[in-house]
Amino acid sequence: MNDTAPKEPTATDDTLGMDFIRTRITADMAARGAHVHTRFPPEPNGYLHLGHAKSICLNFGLAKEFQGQCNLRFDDTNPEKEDTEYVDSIREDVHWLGGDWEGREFYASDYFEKLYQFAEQLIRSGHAYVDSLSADEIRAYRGTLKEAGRESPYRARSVEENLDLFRRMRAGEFKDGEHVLRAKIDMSAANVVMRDPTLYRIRHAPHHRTGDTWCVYPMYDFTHCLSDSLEGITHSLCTLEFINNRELYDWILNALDVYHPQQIEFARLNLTYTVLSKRKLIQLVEGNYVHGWDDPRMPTLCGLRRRGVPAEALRDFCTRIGIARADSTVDYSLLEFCIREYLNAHTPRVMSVLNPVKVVITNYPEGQVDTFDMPYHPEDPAYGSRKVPFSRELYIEQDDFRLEAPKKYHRLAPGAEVRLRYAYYITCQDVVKAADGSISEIHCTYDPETRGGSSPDGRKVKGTIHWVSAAHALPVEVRLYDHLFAVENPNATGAGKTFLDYLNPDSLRSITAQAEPAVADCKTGDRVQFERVGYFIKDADSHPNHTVFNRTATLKDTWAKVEKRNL
RNA sequence: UGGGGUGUAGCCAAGUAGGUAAGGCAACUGGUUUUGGUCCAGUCAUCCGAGGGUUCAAAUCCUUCCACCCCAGCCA
Repeated sequence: MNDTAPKEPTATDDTLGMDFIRTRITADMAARGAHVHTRFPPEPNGYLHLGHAKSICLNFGLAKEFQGQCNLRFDDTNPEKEDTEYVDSIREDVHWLGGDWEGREFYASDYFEKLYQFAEQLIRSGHAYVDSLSADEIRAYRGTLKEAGRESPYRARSVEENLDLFRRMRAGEFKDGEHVLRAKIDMSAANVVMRDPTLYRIRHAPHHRTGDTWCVYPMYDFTHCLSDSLEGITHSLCTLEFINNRELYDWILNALDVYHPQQIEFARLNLTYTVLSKRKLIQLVEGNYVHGWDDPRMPTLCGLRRRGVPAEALRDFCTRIGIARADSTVDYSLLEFCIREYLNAHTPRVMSVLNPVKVVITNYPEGQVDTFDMPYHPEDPAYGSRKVPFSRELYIEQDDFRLEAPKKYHRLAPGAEVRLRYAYYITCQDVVKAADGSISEIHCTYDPETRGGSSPDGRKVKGTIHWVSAAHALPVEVRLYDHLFAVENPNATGAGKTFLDYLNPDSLRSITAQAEPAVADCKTGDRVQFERVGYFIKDADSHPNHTVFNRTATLKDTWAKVEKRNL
């Protein structure tokens, strides 16, 4: 069995454009016809986030592409941090993202007895010993990065004594920390991981699955390679920080002479304007900087789901970011692109005015109501249409009117004509101001000849704006989300600051919008595009008489960019 | 000289048995358009962290140097 990963295989015509992992798997399959069996191995001590999405898409994606399998395995070897609450959420999130483990749901804790037997085997072959140094002493004996460590005085214990001690550890004869089981490797190894790593520790704590059956628990390094081996994993993919652990992964499997999977490391995901570390996400939740793990601003899968991000968009994102070994920070704009790309093709359009200002059509009869049939999707007739009422008083977006139009502005302004989407051309004749100087009403006339939004004389209007009939409008709460952090890299802390100092104070703004009546038909979880505004999803906070929408993403706004540039 | 990993455009990322820099996002130009959305066409690295060398030819080979990341949990 190979101890270390083979040299990167050279690319062939078959592997052109593939990432290094797919290239390697392709080579492995050509060489030994091996099937592919991967696993996604989260520790159930927190909620899954975008970083996990990368791993899920990689592991399950590989299995699908190479006609193999991917297991879901909970790495639950630390009873004090883990809980079933997390396994439930992880199961849900993986499934939502499209990962199908086909019933192969495993737990490291299922292997506790086997792992224990492997540990005894290691003791018998002289590869492991019980150490009775304290944690502090062990640390001191380990040496430093530049200086070799020293051997523990207990390192030379006989096999019999080690076996006896280890069995008594299991039997509960000792308190936490009294002894540990260590691999007997090399205290002067340059790779610190190899300086007699701890394999088992005593922990008198109930485990969320095994209860109080055990009081000794195996460490990650001992558990992971053997779990992979027991499950017949072919390619064990993990993030780069585990690369130093690979030597130990290989050492244990060799020492036990069991089936030997290959560990392959890739760079973890970083995204601008957010944080992707479990530790920081916990702080955000526990410090009440957000409203829980599924706050739509969180980069957690449940947060993104509630935000309205489709699983398809996330999968697309994961394939677009690629897999490599270089540290990288992906632009948030790529995620937004993936979201818009999917939503543009899959979301019905509807009109809603976020910041309303009243328009009165002075030449439109009072009390009259006209009804327009509008397509739900301009490019896809399959979405059908809905009826939209039109009347004398409307709401339009404050942004769509200027007393003084800047150049290139082709929306409503005194004397200007615009098209009300799918309805009529209107021309602004007058503006009524309130006592404080703000605009209270815009008076317009409409051209009856332009019903439907085009004129028989063929004259063109540059602007088309959305609108809602005031009398028929449905008030809805709209939650506008923005980046959680105000800076691209909140992790780059300096001068006594923490990432919390970079929180964006405007990451959530709640407003009341006026929506067209058809919006009342939306059910929780339904996605819509508010035309010219963005994509939204109806939130679970909605009640029968109170509708809440979360903004998933804005539409691209070229005009805003142009106007900003001209300032 | 602890060990390991990585450096290709603003951000990702192919290309590495040497043959003259894919693709995507962003940005920018123009066209279409009853969403300033979408869509379409186009522009965007004389250069691959830096220097030196080998060669007819180097991002790819050799060499020196620089920068960044990871490792001293009885966490994973």
